[in-house]
Order: sequence, then structure tokens, then C-alpha cells
Amino acid sequence: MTESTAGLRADARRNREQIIAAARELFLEQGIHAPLEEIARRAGVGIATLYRRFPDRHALVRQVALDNMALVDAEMERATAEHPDAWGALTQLLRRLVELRIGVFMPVLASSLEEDMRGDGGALKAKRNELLERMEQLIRTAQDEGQLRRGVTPIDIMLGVIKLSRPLPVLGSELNELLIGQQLELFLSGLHAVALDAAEPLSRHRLTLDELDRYLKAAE
Amino acid sequence: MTESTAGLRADARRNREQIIAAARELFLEQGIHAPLEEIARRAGVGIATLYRRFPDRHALVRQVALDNMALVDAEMERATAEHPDAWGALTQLLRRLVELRIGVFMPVLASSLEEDMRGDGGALKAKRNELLERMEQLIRTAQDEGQLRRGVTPIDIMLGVIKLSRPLPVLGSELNELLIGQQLELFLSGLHAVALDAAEPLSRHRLTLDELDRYLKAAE
DNA sequence: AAATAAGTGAAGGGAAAACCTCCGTTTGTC
DNA sequence: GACAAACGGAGGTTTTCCCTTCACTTATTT
Repeated sequence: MTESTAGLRADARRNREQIIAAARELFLEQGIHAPLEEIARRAGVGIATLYRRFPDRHALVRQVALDNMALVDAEMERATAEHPDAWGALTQLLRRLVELRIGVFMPVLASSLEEDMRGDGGALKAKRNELLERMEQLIRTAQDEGQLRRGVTPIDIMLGVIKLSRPLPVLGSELNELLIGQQLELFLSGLHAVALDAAEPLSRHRLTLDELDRYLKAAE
Repeated sequence: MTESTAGLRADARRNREQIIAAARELFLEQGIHAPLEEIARRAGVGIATLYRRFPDRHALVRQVALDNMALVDAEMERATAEHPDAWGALTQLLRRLVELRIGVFMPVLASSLEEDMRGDGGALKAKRNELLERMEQLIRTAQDEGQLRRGVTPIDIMLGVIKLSRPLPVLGSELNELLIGQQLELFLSGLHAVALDAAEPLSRHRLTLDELDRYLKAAE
């Protein structure tokens, strides 16, 4: 993704990606102090491999942040290319970001004024601001279309996405996945300025108590 | 709250409440494996005091669950008493529950099939089901009033409340508080079946980038 | 206001978790 | 098939967390 992977062997590059992916998940679930050994385990690599690529936690955090932002960038591009209307683009974008479990700013924000930032002269922060800027334009357009409620900021949206994406620890991954999808649709309804058919149901699976308990049992 | 506090000295009872309150917060933030020492610290008591009242983690978890459910019970009572319409009652209830940072089921669910349950013969689970039952009636009434969207289950609502209540670790308590309030209103909009005025803004403070950074700085 | 029993916090030993390096083995690449 | 690159796990060190013991403090009771 960056040129820092240039001279790497194929397997090394693959492992590096898996480490970042695992770190993305775990940082989202547990925060940026998630145990490095667990990240390595989830990535399916030895702990030494992780340390070889990322000399310390900060390096990993920064890379995850960069990676996440590159993903947001790409998804934004794609969403606007595929949808003529801003509201359509915005909804697709949010669905994708949640699906990818991007807690973009989780690390970026945490590090925005700390050590993780050092060594890149504020490039991370600049990138963040650029993305928020583009998001703001999208928002403004959707509002001018009359589709998006007024008073919504890019920050609201991104922080909303982060919170939605974040799994609840006790529920297990299956139930969390189901739930996150449903909650996102509700979030989008809340953002939508266009009147609902008064009786329009949340078109989705209705969770029963028995099912809930079954899911919980499955999650141990 | 229960009769188990009967023979306690006044200071002991006070400390006990503070421990439960701190545990409620930390279980919500970090899950039920939050360090007991941190709970004691936040409660402003020594670690020995915690162990004296709650011989092990399960005892504390169970008590927090009971306490949370009693609170939900009381707030439900109050909300329905103060509002003739179910939608009004429901919105007040959710606002209160979020305000109280009740992750009701966070512990209950986690324990629904495990060790925490032992020793009370399923009373905890029965209580949970009873609350969900009452919530369901409230929901049905609100739907019959034409105020609440169809297809919403009590489980959706309670899990939504939990997720909303849960602070994002990096943001600091001030910003989290602000954000949680805003996100709840959005959630309520998504639940509401009644048409928004197409341009109705989220009537609230618009968060700017500068402000965000200031909050983050304040949170360390 | 003295007696007493209940309650308290802090220190610290032991166990577990997390960190991080070293090194013999495996795997891509030329 | 040779060589450099990459790998994973073992294990020593540090940190965190658990939980008990104990000398001191505070509420209550008469």
C-alpha cells in the first residue's frame, strides 16, 4: 500500500497485511493498548514477526491509522463515482466503512497530539483533516439535495461510524455483525431528512429472546 | 437497595454504593473483566473494602446486574407515570437510561449462562425477561399510536442503549458525554415513525475540528 | 465520652499476563 | 540448490492484577 513494503518478500508482505488487519480489529475492540501478542495470534504470525515489522506499538498504531485513512479515501472515491447523488454515495460509504470495521480515528485521534505523531510532521493529522473536508462537501451536497438533515457535521458522522462499528464484548462476533448492520440502518434513518412512510418497518430480522440466548451461548 | 445492606454501618453502606456505581461504569467501559483495583480506586475506597463486600468478581457482577435492573424498573415506572403517551414515555426512558450509563445487560447477558447465574436459580434471567416483556408492551403501544416504527424489538432497543452508553476510550469523558447525547437523539429520530420536517436540523451544538482537538487534548 | 465492634486503607507476596530478544529452522527468490 | 530473508517459539524480564494480612480509624451504643 505504501512504498515501505517495496523490498519485502512476498510472504513478508502478506504477513504484514494480516498484522495490520488484526490490529485494526483489536484496536477497535479494545483500544490501542490491545496486547501485541493477541494481535500476532489473530494475524496468525509469531510475535517476533510483528516486532520485526513494527519496532514498537506506535509504529503499528500509526500504520493502522494510515491504512485506515487510505481505505476511507478509496471508498469515498468509489462511492461518489458509483452514485450520482450525494445521499446515495454517503449511505454506500457508511455501509462500507462499517463493514470494514474501520475505526479510522480511533487511533488517529488518540495519537493526534501525542507520540504517535512524531516523526511525520503532522502528516497524519493533515490527512485526517483532508478527509473530513471531503466528507463535509459530500454532506453539504446531500443537504442541498434535501436528503440529509441539517446540522450534521463530518465529525458526527465519523464518530458515529466508529461507535457503530465497535462490537460489544459479550455478544460474540455473529450477533455483533447482525446488530451492527441493524443499528447502522437506524442511524441512517435518523440522518435522513426525507419522511418515512409512517409505518415503514425496519426491514430486517426481528431478534427474539430465544435467539438472543442462543447467540449468547454460542459466544460462550 | 436490597435487604443485604440491612445490618451495615452507614459508612459501609455508602462505600458499597460507590463501589457498585464505579463497577457499573467500568464494566460498561471495559467489560466485566475490568480490574477490581481500578474499580476500588474509582470508588475512592481501598481494595480490601471491595473484597470485604464482594468476595469474588461474580458477586460484584451479579450485584451490578441486579442494581441496574432495579434502576430500569424504577425508570420505567416513572416514565409511564409521567407520560400519557407511550412514545413520550419511551423517549424519556431511553434518555434516562443513557444518562445513567446503564449497560443493563452487559453483565446480565454475559452471565446469562455462566457462573454468575449460579446461586440464584435463574432469578436474574427471569428479571431480565420480565423487563423485556414490559418494554415490549411499551413498544407495542407506541406503535399503535403511530409514533414508533414497526419492526423494532425490545432487544434492539436495549442493545442500542448499551452501545450508545458506552464511551469511546480515547475521547475523554467530556466529549463522550456530549457525543452520547447527540447520538441518542439521532437514534430516537431513526426510531420515530413520524415524518421529520425535511429540513429539521439536529438541534444541537455543531462540533468543529478545533473543538474536537481541544477536547482530545484535554483527555490527555 | 468511653467502650467496642465494625470498618478501613495500604503494603506486599504470589500468580498471571504482557513485553521483547535470541536463535535454530523454514521459505521465497535468483 | 544456494543464499538471504523471514519465520515462530522459547524464555527472561517487567508489569499488572489478584487477594490477604494487619495496624489504624470511625460509627454506634449506653
